[in-house]
Amino acid sequence: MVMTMHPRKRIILKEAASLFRIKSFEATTLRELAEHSGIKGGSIYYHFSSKQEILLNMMDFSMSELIFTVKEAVKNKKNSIEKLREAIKTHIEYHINNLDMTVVADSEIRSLTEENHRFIIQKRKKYEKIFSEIIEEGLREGVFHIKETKITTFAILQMCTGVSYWYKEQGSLNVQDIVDVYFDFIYAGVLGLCGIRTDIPRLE
Amino acid sequence: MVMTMHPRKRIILKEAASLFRIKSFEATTLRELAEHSGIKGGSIYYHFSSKQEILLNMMDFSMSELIFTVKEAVKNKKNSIEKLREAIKTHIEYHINNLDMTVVADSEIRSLTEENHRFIIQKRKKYEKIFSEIIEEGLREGVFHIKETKITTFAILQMCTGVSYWYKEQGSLNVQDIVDVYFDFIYAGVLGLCGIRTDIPRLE
Amino acid sequence: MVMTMHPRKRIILKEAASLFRIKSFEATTLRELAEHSGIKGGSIYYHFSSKQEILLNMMDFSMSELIFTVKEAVKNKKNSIEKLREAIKTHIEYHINNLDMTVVADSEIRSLTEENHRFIIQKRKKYEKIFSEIIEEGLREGVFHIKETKITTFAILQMCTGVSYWYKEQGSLNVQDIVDVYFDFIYAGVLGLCGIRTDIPRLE
Amino acid sequence: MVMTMHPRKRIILKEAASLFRIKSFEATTLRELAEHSGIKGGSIYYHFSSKQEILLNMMDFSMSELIFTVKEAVKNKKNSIEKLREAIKTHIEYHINNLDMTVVADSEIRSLTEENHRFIIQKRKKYEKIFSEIIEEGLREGVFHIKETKITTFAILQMCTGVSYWYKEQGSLNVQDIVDVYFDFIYAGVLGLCGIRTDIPRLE
DNA sequence: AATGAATGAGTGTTCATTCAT
DNA sequence: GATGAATGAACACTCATTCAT
Repeated sequence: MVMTMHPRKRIILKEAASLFRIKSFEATTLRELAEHSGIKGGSIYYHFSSKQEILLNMMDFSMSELIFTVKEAVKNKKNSIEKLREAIKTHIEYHINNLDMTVVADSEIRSLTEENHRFIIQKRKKYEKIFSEIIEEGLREGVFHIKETKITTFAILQMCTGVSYWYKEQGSLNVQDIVDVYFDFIYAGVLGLCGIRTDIPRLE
Repeated sequence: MVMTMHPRKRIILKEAASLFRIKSFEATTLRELAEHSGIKGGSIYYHFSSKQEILLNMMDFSMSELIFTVKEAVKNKKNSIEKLREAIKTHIEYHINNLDMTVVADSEIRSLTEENHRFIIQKRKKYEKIFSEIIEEGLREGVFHIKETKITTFAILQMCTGVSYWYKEQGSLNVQDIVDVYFDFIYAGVLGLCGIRTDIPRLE
Repeated sequence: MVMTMHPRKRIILKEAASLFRIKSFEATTLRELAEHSGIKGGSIYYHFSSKQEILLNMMDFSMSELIFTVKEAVKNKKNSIEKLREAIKTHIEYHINNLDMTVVADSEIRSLTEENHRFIIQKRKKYEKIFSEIIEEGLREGVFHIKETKITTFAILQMCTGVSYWYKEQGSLNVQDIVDVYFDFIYAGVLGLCGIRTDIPRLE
Repeated sequence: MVMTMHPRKRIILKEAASLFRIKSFEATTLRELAEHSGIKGGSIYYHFSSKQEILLNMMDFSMSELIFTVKEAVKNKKNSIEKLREAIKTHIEYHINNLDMTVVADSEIRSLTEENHRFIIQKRKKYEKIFSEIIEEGLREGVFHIKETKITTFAILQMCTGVSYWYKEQGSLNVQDIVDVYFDFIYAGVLGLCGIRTDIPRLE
């Protein structure tokens, strides 16, 4: 995942992620972004053809990197449990290490033009597939017990992505702690109640 | 939760929820909202003093109703498991029955003015407390086994609220099915691996 | 100068004068005026056909009354000095007793439509004529000594009308005191230096 | 009183003075002002942050320049009569040479925001002080005879400022003539009747 | 006489974008 | 690579005015 990029372009992208996260894409003005990037409004257009392109660039980059990183992490694991653990760990770590970009990627999909929207949704589905395939593998192996793969994938990703919205660096938990809490929670969930023990009180 | 309101005001609020969800608060214009509401741009201001007030009104209403509804549902349940189930059920049902408002309430907090932001965050915390108290009750009863109440509450709410983002009416699952999937998943999570059985393969 | 008028109409006119004076005609809204008059915005139109008509009505009334009152006061005075004194006295008294209307009449001529503008300017000229005729009489009598009747009339009226801009009811001077100060000042002015004494030091 | 200013900014200020004088501040639209300035509506905001700022800028500039110019003119005069003459002369000349700005400065104080209002009123008081101090000097010297310094100052300034409202370039009098008429009038006024001669017929 | 609800034309202002320099 | 100055289309919002009730 090598990135060669004009340093100013990189700065703009970084500042854009920060501003878009805090104020939203719509509410961020190009002059504001320029000022944060150390240049004047019009100069942005030397590096990007439009505000939309900045958003697309950012989303594309972060999703590609996320897909690549998670795939790398999962590649050599031998069973579904280990794969799931690595995927969750990498997902959360990436989100915490890239709070700005990941929050924007999660919350500004609406702001993409139709064409860009299709393109990014495609990537997102590709990413979700990594997780749903792990779950399906666990089901085949007989170790996971859940009824709805797709919904469960959504649920897992939503709760893990959600970390970006409450995480504060000065909090008492470090990243590893957070990963543990989430994995334990999810692991129990995918193992499933029925598959675990029969004496658990069911309702009604 | 009775609401007496000028019918046109109600229409505006409903259309605003729909538009804000699809296009975002920022990207929705008042003329657009007016057109959807069957009046001309300026007439909105007979019913609301500003665009911001529409957003606030909507968020305030939906959060108040949600708090009220979940509290009512949980009130007479006798143990933490039943309470959690009812809370999850009611949360998901309310979100599915009010997709527009709940997505807006979840995604447009940034668009509130400082004062309104404080006000709504307050309400949100009040709502989260309902869930964290149930979890704490379960911990005291010795039936739940989790380490981080606060984070777990966030995780649960984020995944359940997430339903609003993927739910489609024409999907194969009805609301009850969805509630079951989510409850089973969460129930396993809060019971905790350690409390369930010891032969589950732990990693590392 | 009898005025029969619907009481509400009179109230509107009075409140309009007050608001127009404080905020200007342009900056005063009809809703505001209506509220001050104890009715709702649209109801103004039962009494007046437009905002402009309110302004015209007010100006017309105050100028007519002023012309009438000053003419009455001057009528039976036998010489130009007494006439001038009465005119100044009545002008200042009327302005102090009708601060709102007179300030508006003085400052909002620009806000009249072309036709109304012509109409009011006509009245104003008629009023100025009262003063310039007194001065001309004094010149003929040989008691006044000034070179420019027209300019002097303007100067006198501007300084006397100016009272409306600084007068405060709780001030230390009563109306009679103010009239004395102004009359003394103007009287000396119209008597003229040359006609008074020759030993006054002239410059250059 | 050197002013370095972007030429377009200077143009806007000049056109604004002209339009504000003719139509009032409130009734002048930014698009109108822009058109008169040779640019499009939005471009005004490159030079000024708001319409209000244009008004403030104009008033501040004209009052500062007036204060400076009158103070300069009066500085080296040796007695109160000469000082008063110079002050009146400079005031009238400045007003005639800057009709637009001075009329606006006189008539649009109401249109200033609270803070700006305070600021300009401060300056105005500073200007009035120049005149009242001259009068007080004349009183101490025993050459002026008036009872109310403050009111007399108001009266003098109001009549002199009033020139802006009736002055027309094509009139028969040149600036020097006008100054003479006003000075003679005011000079007689401040010398006072009592101090001049005793055989002047007093009333009542 | 008065009002609730609406209109439509306009207001100041914003902002992504352009482009000559 | 960057900027100063401008544009034009849009925006939230205002307000005199209308009119059925």
